[in-house]
Amino acid sequence: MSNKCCVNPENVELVRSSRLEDGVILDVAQIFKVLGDPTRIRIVEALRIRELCVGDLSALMEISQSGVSHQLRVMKQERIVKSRREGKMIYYSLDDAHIEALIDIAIEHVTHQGVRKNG
Amino acid sequence: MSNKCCVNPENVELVRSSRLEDGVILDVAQIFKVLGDPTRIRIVEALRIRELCVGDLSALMEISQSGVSHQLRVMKQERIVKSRREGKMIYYSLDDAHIEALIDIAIEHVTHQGVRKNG
DNA sequence: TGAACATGTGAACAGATATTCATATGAAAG
DNA sequence: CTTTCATATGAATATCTGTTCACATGTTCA
Repeated sequence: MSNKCCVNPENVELVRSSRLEDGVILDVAQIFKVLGDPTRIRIVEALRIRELCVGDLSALMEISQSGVSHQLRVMKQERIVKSRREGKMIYYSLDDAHIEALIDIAIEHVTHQGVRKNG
Repeated sequence: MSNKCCVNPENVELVRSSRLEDGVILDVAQIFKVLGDPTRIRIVEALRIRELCVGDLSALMEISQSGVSHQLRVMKQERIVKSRREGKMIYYSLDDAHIEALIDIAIEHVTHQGVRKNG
């Protein structure tokens, strides 16, 4: 993997010993991956204001109904959204307050309300 | 884009009028996209414990030095990490406290310390 | 039951991405 | 200056992903 390069074995050991479980790492990356798409962020932002059915979201996002449905399934698997049936329609809303917190912090970060570390 | 399907025009208008700027949406999605990869999450978690040089990270991640370097560049562009030269070596550390907050919330989410909304 | 409608699903494809290999850059020590 | 070492960069590639199209599912109402 690496031929020769600088390695400080003490640092490596220190960090290796205090590592998160692999499963948690994968799950965390997966959540961010699902949030890492403009369409899905738009969906979350929309659902923040109001629960909406698939057709509403399709009109708002300007992608096909099918596309919205695919995205919603992914987001449901990650417990980002939940659904509720009302007659023929299915209304989607946010499932977990963590998601709103994540997006708020990300907005702070990108709008440079930047809590810069160590100067 | 959509043939015929349920749309509630009032809802669509309500949501459309109170939307985030497109630029912010894209930037937010981009931050999450960069965090949405297990290797990069591992890098952040490592740098949380200690600043490290590229060789250390390469050893820890078990990917090539070149691979680490590529990832660090991406993360630097998003102000996730910063670097400091010391002789031949370049030490990387976290750049912005927002990132740690994001990961902490994501860990809470995936470990089901789940603040479920509306029951 | 059957027509109409809202949503879900699978295949397909264009475009993005993570990684490696080979090589370039740039600092440091002889 | 030359060599050595740590890191950066570019090309190449296998894999993944977002979207659409065509169709399936399941609910409502006549």
